[in-house]
Amino acid sequence: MIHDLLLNHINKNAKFSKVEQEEFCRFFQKKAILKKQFILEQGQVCKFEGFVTKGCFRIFTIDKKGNENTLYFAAKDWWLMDIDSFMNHKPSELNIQALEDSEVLIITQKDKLTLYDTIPNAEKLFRIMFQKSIVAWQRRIIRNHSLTAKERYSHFITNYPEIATKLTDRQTSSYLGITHEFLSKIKKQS
Amino acid sequence: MIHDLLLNHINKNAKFSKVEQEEFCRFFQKKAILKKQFILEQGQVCKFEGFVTKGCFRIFTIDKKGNENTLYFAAKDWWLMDIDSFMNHKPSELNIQALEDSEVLIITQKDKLTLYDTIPNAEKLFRIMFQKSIVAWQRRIIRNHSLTAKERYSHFITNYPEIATKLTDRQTSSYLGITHEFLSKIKKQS
DNA sequence: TATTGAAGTTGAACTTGTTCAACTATTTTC
DNA sequence: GAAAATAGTTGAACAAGTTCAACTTCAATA
Repeated sequence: MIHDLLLNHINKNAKFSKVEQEEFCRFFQKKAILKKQFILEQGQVCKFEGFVTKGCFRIFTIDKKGNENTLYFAAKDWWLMDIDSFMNHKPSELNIQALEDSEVLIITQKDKLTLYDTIPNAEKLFRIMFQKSIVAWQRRIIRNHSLTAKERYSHFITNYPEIATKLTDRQTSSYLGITHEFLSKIKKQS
Repeated sequence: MIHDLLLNHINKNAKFSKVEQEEFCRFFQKKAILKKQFILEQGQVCKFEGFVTKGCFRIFTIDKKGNENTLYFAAKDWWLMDIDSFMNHKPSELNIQALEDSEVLIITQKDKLTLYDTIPNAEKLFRIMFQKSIVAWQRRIIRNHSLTAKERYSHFITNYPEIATKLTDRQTSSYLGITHEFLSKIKKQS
């Protein structure tokens, strides 16, 4: 079943009845994205939410100075979207690009609202998922402030080994908030 | 009415009936916190959520090197809690301290769960609030990576002027992720 | 297979931010 | 109102991280 991963993910965070599970899944359509393709580009309005079932994505912005800044990587079991753009129908500041041939379960903006109406439990599911997400963002801020670049690099490769191995050093450095030259020097040290 | 601010806040994010509004508010008790008092200390389990109605708080951790790291400041209309500790009943990594004599509307952990059961709309309310929160955290990460300390300082004082004026430079610098000596030098420059 | 282009490496000079220490306000507290 | 603690300032030496440029390695493609 193409929805197995999604179901598994839901059941970790909420208690859906069989009927609810089926209804929930019916909203999501499989979509294949080839390596290097963008599923969202800066300036576009984000009209979907996606759940990654295969492959890996990079979510990043390009700032005024032209530097790429990676917000996060989304491998299997992660969600993809620009919440702000999706929520407020405004142009996205984020790019979402496949790092390898990937598959995503997509729900449209319109269906997402319907989903909340037809499956009240979905509110709880996403409320809980968002809570967890906030905790992760807070921790990242603290790490950025209290750890050196080298310590952040170690943390990243030990905590996300599957993702880290898929990345070029340039991608990793744009996530850590350092230049790729400096990452190269860090790696040489250790 | 002591719940006016809270009601106002709810109505910005959700559509509650009059009955729901009253039920919602009944869960929240007013609590006064004097300047410098802690409403949560690192190591304790966070057994409440609070909505600030007066004053200002600082939410921070102390890292292994002994440095204070401010996650955020919560003035009137902001929420206070350690989500992770509250959600998973584990010791908090955060301290929450009043910067001046303050007042908070408190809901206990137990009541929060009851609230979600008795007012299904509350799930939607908090789901939406958490979404907004995630956007704010993501933006902060990007600012930390793409702006210099001076630019972050300017951004902070122009976007949160009411809060910024209540702070000592040490508190501001621990939010910006720099030393207070360097903040002093930044301020002299401009 | 040759060619192009992108990714990684290295060094030197530079900038940003830290550390420590000494000093000067400014608050708290008794 | 004096004493003590806390907050802010400044400078000099230092460390962390950047920039730029030149070079190497690897992968993609004609």
